Amino acid sequence: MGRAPCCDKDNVKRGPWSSEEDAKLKTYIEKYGTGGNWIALPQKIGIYASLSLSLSLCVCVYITRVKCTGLKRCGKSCRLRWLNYLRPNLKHGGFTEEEDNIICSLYISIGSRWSIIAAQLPGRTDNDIKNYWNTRLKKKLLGRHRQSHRSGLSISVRESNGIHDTQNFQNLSSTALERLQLHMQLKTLENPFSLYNNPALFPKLNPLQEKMVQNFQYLEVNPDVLMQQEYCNISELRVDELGNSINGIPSIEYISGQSNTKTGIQPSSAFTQAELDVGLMPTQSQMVVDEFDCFKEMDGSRLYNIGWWSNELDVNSASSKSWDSVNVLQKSEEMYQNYSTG
DNA sequence: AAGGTAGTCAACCGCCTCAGC
DNA sequence: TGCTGAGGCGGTTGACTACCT
Repeated sequence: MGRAPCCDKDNVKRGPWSSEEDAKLKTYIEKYGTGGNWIALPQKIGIYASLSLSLSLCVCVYITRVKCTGLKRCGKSCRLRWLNYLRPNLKHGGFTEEEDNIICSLYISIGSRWSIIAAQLPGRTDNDIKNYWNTRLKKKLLGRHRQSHRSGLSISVRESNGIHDTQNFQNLSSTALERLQLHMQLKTLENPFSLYNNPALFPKLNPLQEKMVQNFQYLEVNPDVLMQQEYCNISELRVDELGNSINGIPSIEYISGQSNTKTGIQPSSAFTQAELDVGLMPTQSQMVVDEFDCFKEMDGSRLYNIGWWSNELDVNSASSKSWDSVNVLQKSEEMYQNYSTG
């Protein structure tokens, strides 16, 4: 015994809405509102139609024709049509970069809570966002990476996230896997060498590049070495053709080509063509970013808010009720802080 | 030109939550 | 406290279109 249907399915029309039906529903709701009862709405529209007929015998034929036939639609269908299509101030298509970022960020944070995500995007419906994600945004973000790592990613994700239990992994929903993949990509972008020990995810390097990455990892483990380095003239640091530091300290600038966020050391732009020809061009981080060039497509300015993107939340805490009354993005930030500090 | 395939999106389905009784 | 029904939600479907072979 299942639940009784909300309406008599044999006597309701299904499928695409006609412009007449749209007009009936829109006219009624704009005049009387929903009355707090969607299920009864089609009947109410029928009554309204009868009244309209008697009152408007001498009124325009079009209006009479539109109103006198009632609305043979399920209440749920009316609700959906109003919310997703007829409601004023709705936007259709043409998602902006900012909206893309918000959707991606929230999807990574809270998963497929489309109504919550839609609440952060005025004029957008959950259905619209869901369709946009499933048909475009997901492919934009995951498609290229899936192609390039189709064989090894699932294992890599498992290992990198400490998910060793096969059964548990298989039980992960597809959305959870997608979020894991996105999170992995973001981790890589924040620290390009974080996946170095994972051969399936890290690009193949030549011996020189291998050496440089190892140097970089050495610095990660021994930041005190880097602190001493701050008193050196960074522009004089160089590695030899095998990637060894000439003056005994690995050349961070040569490896990363970027400002080091811990020390504030700025990269030197004094590389010669010969140096670049030796092996590391473009820089490692650049290589990784280029591999995920979907991000370039997304924001044009590349990685401008990756930190904001990578909020990782406890999904269970994101019940629809708790998210409704607060600014979700702000909450994401707070929870990310908690997450970071353990 | 015709058939096949992929992409898009409106609409439906079924489950869950919650308020009212 | 349990039942009922409406609202709400996410997943899925199917019609339509565009593109490819």
